Amino acid sequence: MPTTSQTTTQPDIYPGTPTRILDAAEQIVQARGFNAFSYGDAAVELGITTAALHYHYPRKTDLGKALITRYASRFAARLKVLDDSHDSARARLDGYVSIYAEVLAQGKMCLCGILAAEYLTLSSDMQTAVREFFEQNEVWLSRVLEQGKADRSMNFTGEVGDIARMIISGLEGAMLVSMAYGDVERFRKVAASLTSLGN
Amino acid sequence: MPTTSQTTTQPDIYPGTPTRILDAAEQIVQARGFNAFSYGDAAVELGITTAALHYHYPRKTDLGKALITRYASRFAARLKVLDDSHDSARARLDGYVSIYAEVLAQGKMCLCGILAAEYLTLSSDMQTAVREFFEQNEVWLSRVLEQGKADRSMNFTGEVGDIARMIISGLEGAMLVSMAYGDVERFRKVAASLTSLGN
DNA sequence: GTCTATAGGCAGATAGAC
DNA sequence: GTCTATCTGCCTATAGAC
Repeated sequence: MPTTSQTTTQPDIYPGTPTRILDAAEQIVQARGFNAFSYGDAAVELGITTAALHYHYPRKTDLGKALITRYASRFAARLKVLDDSHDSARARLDGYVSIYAEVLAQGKMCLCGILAAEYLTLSSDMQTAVREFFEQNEVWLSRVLEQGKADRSMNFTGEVGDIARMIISGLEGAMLVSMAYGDVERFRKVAASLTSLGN
Repeated sequence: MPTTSQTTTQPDIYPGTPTRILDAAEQIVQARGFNAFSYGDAAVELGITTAALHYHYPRKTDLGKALITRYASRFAARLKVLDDSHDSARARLDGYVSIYAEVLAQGKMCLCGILAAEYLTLSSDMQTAVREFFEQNEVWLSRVLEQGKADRSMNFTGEVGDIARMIISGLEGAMLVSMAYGDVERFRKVAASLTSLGN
């Protein structure tokens, strides 16, 4: 495919402005929150003006929505990689934890975790997108737990949906608290305690 | 003690302005976050002007610091009640979970949980106060778990400090996610899964 | 697509009257 | 202690030139 136009959705080696805006905004939002993020912050980071930002994302909620959409689809891609690996349920659960740990290692909170804290201040389409992210995670994780239960490699008690919610909550909370300590190791230990419960 | 002056720290049946300011600010901050909270919000709620607010809490961080201090001391008082009850370790753990559930039932996130999400935007004295809250919780919960381990009413594996952090993270995360669903029952189920692991 | 310029609003904060 | 009035700054957003 010869080089022609550039779209927002495809990650590229030479990303276009929309992608670069999302990259800058994502870093700031996941570190400081959506309400503490301004077009001015991202503009300085990118060396362009806020007017240029508004050309690509007219309102702040447009940018916010795009952030969540991209984040969720990247997350889904990571989950698909885990599925395609045909690893054991246990290994996929560990891989799942590693995704969170990677984000934290970049000094960032989970995007939808930090947005959940600001939930009541978000536009309704952003709110919907945040919930969808959690549901996507719940579905995937439930399936993994179901499989671990079936092949007896896991031994959680209770319904898999409840366990999935517990693990997701635990990981989000561990990231949240770890933000106050800037300590990935702290997160890893909590995550290990959480997942070792199914042994 | 005859009625004389009024201080900020003593909760009262006829609370003075500083207390009423903290009450209004607390509700807003725990529901929407510190960055989404403004003096104007609280002023409208209280029917006074922002200038009056600044008289009692000159800078926003003064108000923030006072919020955390009061929250942490009230929390400590609740923990002391649990200790004085001489209930079993298990019952005190359940009581601990109930404190969180009560907060959530008022449509609020844990104050220090929501502040952790905004941690990097807080003044350093607010940051310190947030960390102290988590450490206070960790110390108390570790002691309860230690006792439950000793009298064999609990059966968590691993070090109590790690389990304490896991439970605190799990509860904070469950509150966080529950904010997006406005669902206390969801929180209670996750909390039950978390604490039943020690059975 | 990006710029300059600017509008309009709201934020945190202060001065001074009462 | 609370008010009115005001300052300064930053925010989101838009108009129009290039």
